[in-house]
Amino acid sequence: MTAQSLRSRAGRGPAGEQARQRLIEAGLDLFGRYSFDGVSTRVLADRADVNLAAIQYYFGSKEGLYQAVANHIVEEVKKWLEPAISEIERKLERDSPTGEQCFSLLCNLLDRLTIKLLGSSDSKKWVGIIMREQMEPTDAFEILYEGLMKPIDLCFFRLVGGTLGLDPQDQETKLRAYAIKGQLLIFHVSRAELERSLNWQAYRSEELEAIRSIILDHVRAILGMPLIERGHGIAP
Amino acid sequence: MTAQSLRSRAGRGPAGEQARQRLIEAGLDLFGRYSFDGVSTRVLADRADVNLAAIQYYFGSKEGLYQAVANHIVEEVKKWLEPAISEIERKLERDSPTGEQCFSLLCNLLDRLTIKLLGSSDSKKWVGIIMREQMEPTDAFEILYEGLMKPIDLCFFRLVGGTLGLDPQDQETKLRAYAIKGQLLIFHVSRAELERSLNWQAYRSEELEAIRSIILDHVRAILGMPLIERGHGIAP
DNA sequence: GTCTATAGTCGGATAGAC
DNA sequence: GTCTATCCGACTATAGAC
Repeated sequence: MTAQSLRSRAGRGPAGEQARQRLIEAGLDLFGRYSFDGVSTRVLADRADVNLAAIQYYFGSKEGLYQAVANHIVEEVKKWLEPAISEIERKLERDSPTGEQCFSLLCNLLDRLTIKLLGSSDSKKWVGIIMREQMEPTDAFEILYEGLMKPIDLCFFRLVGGTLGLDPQDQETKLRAYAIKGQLLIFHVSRAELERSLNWQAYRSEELEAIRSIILDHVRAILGMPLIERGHGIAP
Repeated sequence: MTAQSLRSRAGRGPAGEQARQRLIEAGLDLFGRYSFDGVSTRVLADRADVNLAAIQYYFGSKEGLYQAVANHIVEEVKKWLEPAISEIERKLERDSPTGEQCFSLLCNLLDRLTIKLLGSSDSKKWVGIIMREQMEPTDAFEILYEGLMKPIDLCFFRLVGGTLGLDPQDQETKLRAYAIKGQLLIFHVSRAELERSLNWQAYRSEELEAIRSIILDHVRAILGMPLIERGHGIAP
């Protein structure tokens, strides 16, 4: 229909940039929820409100869209995390902080991650994709690992190592850092189980605060730091 | 319904029982690796070395097979875990153990779980299915939750509560127990990331021992117990 | 650039021979 | 109980009109 296509084109940006964006958004949501195989191109196009042929046109294939989604995840999360990470790295390199200061930086990072990972509803989408890639890696794993996991891990290693007075590359440092990360991760991946067992409907700010304080207390104990009062010292 | 009556009737002969078993084994392996949508009935039948029509004949549908696999997971893991759990429960009820004794029982349970979860290659299959069910539950979630996760959680709650002198149903108890479980879980689900970052080829007994001693030390610190020496050489 | 129509393939499920 | 042949709907991808 000429009239309709003219009208739908009227509000669009140039070169179908908007259609691209809508497809990536739909892919992030649906792939994250149902996995690559669990979503058909028809459902994707429908959700994105674009034509079925648009996936091939813009991304070459369904797989191409999936990888574009992986890249989008890296960009979006980095946009939000990069400032925090580079600030930590700056402090580590300039001030050669003490164990206590490293610990304080680690607590800040964990706070940030807790809010992002458990408090925002869109985290479910990208964590779902990352988890599935961990279980059965595809080409997208490389994108996610290099762009996201590796930088975060490195930051963890340096902070945990700094707190314990160990080399960031020590096996012990890394294992302790992973164990700490695991305490955060489980509250995301076992959400269904947890909500049943604790009779929670969702993670509201109350529940988030309970989780946050437990994790921080555990990290404190693990790293042998003294007790901290709520709203631990943020040393500038 | 036809499927229901077929399911109850089918597989009476010894040959039929074998076909059933082979299909469940194939389903466990392939669903665990690639998810429900990631495996076709043709691939399943091929792997099980049975006819394509056997899936409908024995299980009514592909979904029926999937749920049979979930039941199989519960049975198999319970067969292995039930003795440990009921022994713990017996001790908890008969001896009303001290905090130290609860902690010791918890360490034993964690040891057992570490070996099963990280040391055996078939754990990847059923943990894969459980993880996917956590992310996007289907009917099989109920089977796995009631049969597996709930009993394990309960045991954890009682031991952690016993160690801390808290009620097993306290929110604090539960959250601390989950955080502890998370430290174990991450070494399973992030295996791909970990092996890269630590340059490990696999979890051999050396690596398992390193993980084990880190986790036990963390749990000890979290629960405020004194240093234990059966691990990675902490000064007495 | 956008859309319709359709090709070509593969999915789960079934009927009926043996 | 087992297996072959087949149905039919859903899938990804493409061709070509506009």
